[in-house]
Amino acid sequence: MLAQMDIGGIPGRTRAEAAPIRPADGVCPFGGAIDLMGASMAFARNEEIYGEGEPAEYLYKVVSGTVRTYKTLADGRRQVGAFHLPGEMFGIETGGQHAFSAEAIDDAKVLVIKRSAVFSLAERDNDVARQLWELTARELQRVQEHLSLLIKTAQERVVGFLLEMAERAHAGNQIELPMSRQDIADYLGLTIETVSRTLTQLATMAAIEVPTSRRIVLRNRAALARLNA
Amino acid sequence: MLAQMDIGGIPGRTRAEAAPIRPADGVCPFGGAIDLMGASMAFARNEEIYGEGEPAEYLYKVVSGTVRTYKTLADGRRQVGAFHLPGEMFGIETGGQHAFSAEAIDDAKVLVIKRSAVFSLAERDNDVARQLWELTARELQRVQEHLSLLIKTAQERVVGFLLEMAERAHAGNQIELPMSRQDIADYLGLTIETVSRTLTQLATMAAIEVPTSRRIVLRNRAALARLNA
DNA sequence: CGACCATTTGATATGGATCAAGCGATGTGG
DNA sequence: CCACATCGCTTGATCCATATCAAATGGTCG
Repeated sequence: MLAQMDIGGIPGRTRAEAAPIRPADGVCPFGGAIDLMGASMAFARNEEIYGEGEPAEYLYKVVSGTVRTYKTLADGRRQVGAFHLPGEMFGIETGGQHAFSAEAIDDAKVLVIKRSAVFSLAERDNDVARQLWELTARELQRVQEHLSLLIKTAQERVVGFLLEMAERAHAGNQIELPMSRQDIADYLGLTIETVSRTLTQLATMAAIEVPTSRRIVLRNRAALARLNA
Repeated sequence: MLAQMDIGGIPGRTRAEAAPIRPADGVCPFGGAIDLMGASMAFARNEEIYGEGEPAEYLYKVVSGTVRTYKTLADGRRQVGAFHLPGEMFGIETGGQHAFSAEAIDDAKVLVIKRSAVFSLAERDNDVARQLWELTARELQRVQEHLSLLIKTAQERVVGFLLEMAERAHAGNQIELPMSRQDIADYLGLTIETVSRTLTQLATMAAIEVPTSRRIVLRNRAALARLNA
């Protein structure tokens, strides 16, 4: 995490820099109750939100921009655990420590919510408790789907990634990728070269179109679904 | 699941076959409250406990034996999601449907607990709700560790698997594997041949010993930890 | 003993990694 | 405004870890 911490209950920022408490923009999985407990913070491109091994004191919700969580292995290999889009929560670690680091992929606004506040609220409010559980269960499902990707071929992984992004961004067939090829590669357990080659291959078979490197158009969903195994 | 269902609230068995309700043998993550709501059932080697896509009406807890959960892809590839040892719960699916199938690896006794009963109890009892959440969070952590395994080399995966099993069976350095090489391969995203070769290789370098194919002795933990990256 | 199944071992093939170069977009200093 | 460095991405050549195909071994049960 950043050097300056916990001024006014908001991590990593001085009070002057942090926006005041306000309702979130995105859909709220807690019906608003929990969002109201948080403060909005802005992070610049590639800025760290929290680090692996730090105490997990907050829950986070993406307001705008995109966040990646990742782990770095001893030998430098990096595993991207997830990409979080606006409206999604992250930092749902199980122990008291963050198992992953989190960084803003592009300039991002994040709602930061004190864990202890949520937990003590959950003690009293069944509804909050249930939603906290559902949040964890949804995250579990997401990780299980990610795991399923990793046992497949390179082509299947890339196709699975594209379909996942298209669905989550619910942007129809036009995907605007906020992350680099390296991010995608580390998410899929591949190299950038393989990701790049696979994309050109998909473009060659007219399943997708790549007008710019960060923009992808799904041209043939049926073909992609078939390649998805 | 099996053809005959839901006789006396116990799935997949006639009343005559099912043992009466009784407390569980293993450690109970619910302090006993939930175990008492369940009935014990015996499953034979390779018998299905539930199938992918079936409605998830029950939670399960291994009393004795071992259970594997798995998914089968369209082309026949199989992904083993987890091995569950005595004392561990499984069937914590997120939606209303089971995302995986579950089978007894060897003859196994399983405590079967009605989901609806647990959930309605959780509505009233904060403690049960918290433990349900912790259970899900622990499962999340387990899946994340599994995911970490899958981005590594074959040797690292096998070593990681052995260390995981040694820890979970808390049997010191002597591991008795209930599952076949095929099960291990499908868990690690490798082939049986690669698993087998890797084990002989580890034995050759004196990191482990394989007195019988299902028994493994960890000979040099430091070396194994080093190979684990 | 003999059949069967799981496991190991061997030979070869291949998908993706690695090493290396080229290319286009963006930004910077002269 | 242009030369040029930089960065992210693509493309090409080669290598290697693991898959695949095939056969031998060993343990279990009738």
